[in-house]
Amino acid sequence: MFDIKNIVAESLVGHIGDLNKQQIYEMLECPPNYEMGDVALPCFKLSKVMRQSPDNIAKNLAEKLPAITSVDKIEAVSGYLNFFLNKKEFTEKLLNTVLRGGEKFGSANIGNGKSIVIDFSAPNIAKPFHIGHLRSTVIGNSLYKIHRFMGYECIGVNHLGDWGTQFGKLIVAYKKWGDKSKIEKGQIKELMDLYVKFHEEAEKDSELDEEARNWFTRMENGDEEALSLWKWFKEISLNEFQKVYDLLEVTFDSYAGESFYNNMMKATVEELEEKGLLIESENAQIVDLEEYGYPPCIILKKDGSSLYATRDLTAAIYRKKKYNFEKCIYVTGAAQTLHFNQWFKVIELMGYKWSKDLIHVPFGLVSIQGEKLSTRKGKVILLEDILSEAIKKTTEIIEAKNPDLADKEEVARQIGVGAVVFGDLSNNRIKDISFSWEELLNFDGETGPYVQYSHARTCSLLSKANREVDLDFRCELVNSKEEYKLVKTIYDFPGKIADAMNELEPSVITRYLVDLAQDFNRFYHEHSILVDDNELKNARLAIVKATGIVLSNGLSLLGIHAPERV
RNA sequence: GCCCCUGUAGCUCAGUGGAUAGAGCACUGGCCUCCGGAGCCAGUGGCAAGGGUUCGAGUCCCUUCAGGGGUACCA
Repeated sequence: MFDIKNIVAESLVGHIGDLNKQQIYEMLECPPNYEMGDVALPCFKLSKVMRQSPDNIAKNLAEKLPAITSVDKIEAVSGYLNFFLNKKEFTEKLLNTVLRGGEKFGSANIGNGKSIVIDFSAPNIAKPFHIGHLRSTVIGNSLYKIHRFMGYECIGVNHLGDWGTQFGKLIVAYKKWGDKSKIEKGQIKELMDLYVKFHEEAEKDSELDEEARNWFTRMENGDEEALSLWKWFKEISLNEFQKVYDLLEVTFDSYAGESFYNNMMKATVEELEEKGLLIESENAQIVDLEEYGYPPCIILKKDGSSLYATRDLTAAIYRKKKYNFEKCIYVTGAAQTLHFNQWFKVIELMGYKWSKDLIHVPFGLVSIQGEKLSTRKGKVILLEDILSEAIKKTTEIIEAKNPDLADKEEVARQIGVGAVVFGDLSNNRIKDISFSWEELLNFDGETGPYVQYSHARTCSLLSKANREVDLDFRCELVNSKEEYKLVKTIYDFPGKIADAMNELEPSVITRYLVDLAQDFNRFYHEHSILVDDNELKNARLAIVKATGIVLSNGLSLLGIHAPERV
């Protein structure tokens, strides 16, 4: 992709003191409004060094600079030096790049095949998949696609919560109140009811918690009865999760969950001991982190069984050996930030230099009417219900507006699911989300369906034109305000992907796609595309095609389909 | 108590230290002899408070206030 700042920076070398190209490049910015120019040099910082007012610096440069290829006009405005590109040349170069790039447009090879582990989704076995789990799943999935697009080898790991005290709780509940045939029929919902009942009863009778811990210890010691129940619960859950992953079309390269590390944890504990990090405190084995301002990281409970941190430490060491990752990214709720800070620090204390490559990507929590979701209290909205409501709503709209559409069911799924995913990825991930059916099922405005609709509109125009876009179009014909704005926005795409990757923030792309769709729709309403003038039509179709490519590529980075007809 | 996050329009949110703080929803009023109205145009309305750093602060620092989260054997 060509870089317009680079063109300008190059031409400025030698004209601003002895600043080199890189230094100049970093000073350049894009004006807030393209009518002010395409690239701008703010002269305020130069003011001190050059002992002139920013205004004078800009004016002098505007007068003295020799003509620059590809630049039509240079203007000094209130301390800024603004560069206006040759629109025809810019448009031509850009559209050619996009049309030739196709579904690869925007991709890069920054990663150069280096591997990145992305740990995401990680639902807990025996708990239903609810709206809260959606966030980790869709954010992680998008980060996976973004990194892959940028040339990384990605390993998506579903670190299933398939080990831990909650199974002890479930076993206790099952043995006390469970019914085998009911569970076989009711599946995960029955398990959830048992889990909720356990917590209700445990509030009255604290001995239940003790019993649960005992059962978990039996699991860790290889007790057959405990393990066979555990396995059964796990199967039921995995079946259920798979339905959701199928709907979302999310896949993983590894399902190595917490239980996978069972027989490796002993080695981790021994290593900690050898390195002199493990100390006993209140009958538990811990790593003291007081001097770093953290509470202790508990490695073994007083009964000798493992914890979350023990398993995460073990998993990280295993993954480094197996994948030799350049980065290992953990997509979990912000509530776990302290936990990650603690065990990242332990990895560092163990002497592993790659501790700096462990990255926690936190996100805000989902609440409903101001109340936190809680599996324990049975206060949940199941993801399956959300997806099926969204699909139902889409089906209704299609039936009303486009009843003859082929593949109605599949398109309804793609749009319904797209609406949910797009909505989840719309805000900065750290922001808490207040769940609202009304908002979720409103497909107007800045939504997935709006972007998908805009994409389908580009496809529809191209198929109506009934011809391939000729690559030899006359760009000087498409230089209106709306057209140039659209072209400029298309140009921004590769940079936005890079931003999304660097910030680990898929919402950068989500918002960009809304902007692009808006620019496209304005262009669409202002200009007729399928006009009689063939050259004009061809030039406009080139813009339409390029827009469609970018919308489609962008949606796919979010894990959303871009159907050609809706 | 201590630590972390958040605070921008009635609501949901954008906003690399730089030019006039932008969208959407909702509400009001327009736009179909026109390529798809899941659309387009217009109106209404805002940086929690107070200090500081800077040529320049919604953005950085400090204080206060408000909401959320975390804080040793859950994950």
